[in-house]
Amino acid sequence: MNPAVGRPRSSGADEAILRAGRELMTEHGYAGFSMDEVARRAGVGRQSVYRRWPSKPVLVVAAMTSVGADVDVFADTGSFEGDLRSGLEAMRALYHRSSAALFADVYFAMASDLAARDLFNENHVRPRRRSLARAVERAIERGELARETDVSTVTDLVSGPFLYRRLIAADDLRDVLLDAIVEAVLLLYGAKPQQSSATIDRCSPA
Amino acid sequence: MNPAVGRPRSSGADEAILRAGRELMTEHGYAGFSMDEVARRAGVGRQSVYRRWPSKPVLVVAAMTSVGADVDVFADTGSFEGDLRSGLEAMRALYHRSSAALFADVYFAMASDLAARDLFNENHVRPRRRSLARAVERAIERGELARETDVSTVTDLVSGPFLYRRLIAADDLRDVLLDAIVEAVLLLYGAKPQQSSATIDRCSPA
DNA sequence: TGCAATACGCAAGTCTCGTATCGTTTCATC
DNA sequence: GATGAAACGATACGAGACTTGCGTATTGCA
Repeated sequence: MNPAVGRPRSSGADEAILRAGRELMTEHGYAGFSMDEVARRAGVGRQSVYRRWPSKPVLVVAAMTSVGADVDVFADTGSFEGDLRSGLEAMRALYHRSSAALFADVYFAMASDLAARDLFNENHVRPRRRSLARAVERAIERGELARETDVSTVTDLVSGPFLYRRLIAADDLRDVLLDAIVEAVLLLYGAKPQQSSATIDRCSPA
Repeated sequence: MNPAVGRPRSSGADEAILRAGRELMTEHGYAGFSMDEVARRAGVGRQSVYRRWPSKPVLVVAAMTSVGADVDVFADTGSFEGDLRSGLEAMRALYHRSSAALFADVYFAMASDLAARDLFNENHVRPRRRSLARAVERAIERGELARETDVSTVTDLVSGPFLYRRLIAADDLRDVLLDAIVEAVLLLYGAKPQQSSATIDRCSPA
């Protein structure tokens, strides 16, 4: 209960366990290692792992989301389309083919583990969602998007296809889909139906 | 090797096992039953289960996707928007709150099992994708969608947000998102936009 | 009628997850 | 110092997934 009472937790054990989890995930995938191996590699007892994280799914999510959680994915580039594109490119890089199986493992592991899902939301989804929300706010401020723009819907439209291609289609995100996402958001919520560069691009060569 | 050699597989055992799996899933959820129970309820030995399906995840996916795999989700309603809306409603109903935990379990079952993922794609994803592709073809035929409509992108835009809300947000599909999906697809690929400035309209005169 | 091949039920054995309990160690507080 | 609370490594445990091996049953073919 009282954190100031009793022996304090071994400093460094948290990070050692997370690192071991990350390494074993990249080396062997979710099913390819046991919690015992995590403990051994981290140099701690098995119980010290379970004292910190209640299950393998939660530990895996914690390990895979513990780095780079504070990045502003949809950073300010001057225009909403720029913010959106650079953010999507960053996500595309993160979900790149090399780590596809890895992220599939993480996503599916969350599905029925409520604690793992909450942690994933906290560490991964929320920062990105907030970053996108800020980009939308800036866009409304600039007059690029309508005031009624529904951030939640934009998030779903932007992130959903990503997830689908990575998990279900098990394929990279193609340029045509990335363009379609950007264009769809601009068409749905663009404040002024003026010619956005997204639509011009498709016509300009002609 | 040769299927005509040796004792043939017990006819009916396949279906009995799948039925038992389905029942136990709906009654107790993925973690709530053992393979032993599946075998007992189906009236077969445990090995007869593993002879047909290599793991519990694969069996569960097989059991949950073995019925209704041939439904034409995006059936012909007379218009593309109708097809799309009725299909989305059907998917929403399938993933509805009552069966949400069930499908979360199925996703979880796929977590560490590539074979289960492949089977899910084969039995669940592919038929829906094909159904949507047929609806798009009809729409192009009717002149509702542009000839260049990219079926793959439409699939991603339609199914992605669904998956995202189900897997990440663990929430129902809101009406506003469903409307946004329909509108986005129509804006992107609608062949004859009325007065709304759609992309195709600006490109087609060339 | 034999024989090879395969499926069958059954049971024993291995592996891993997650829990519980040991004696020990490290801290704050008395 | 002594004490109590909590973390530590180690280990035993129950449960369930999956494997392996046994003896038997059922088929096609020689």
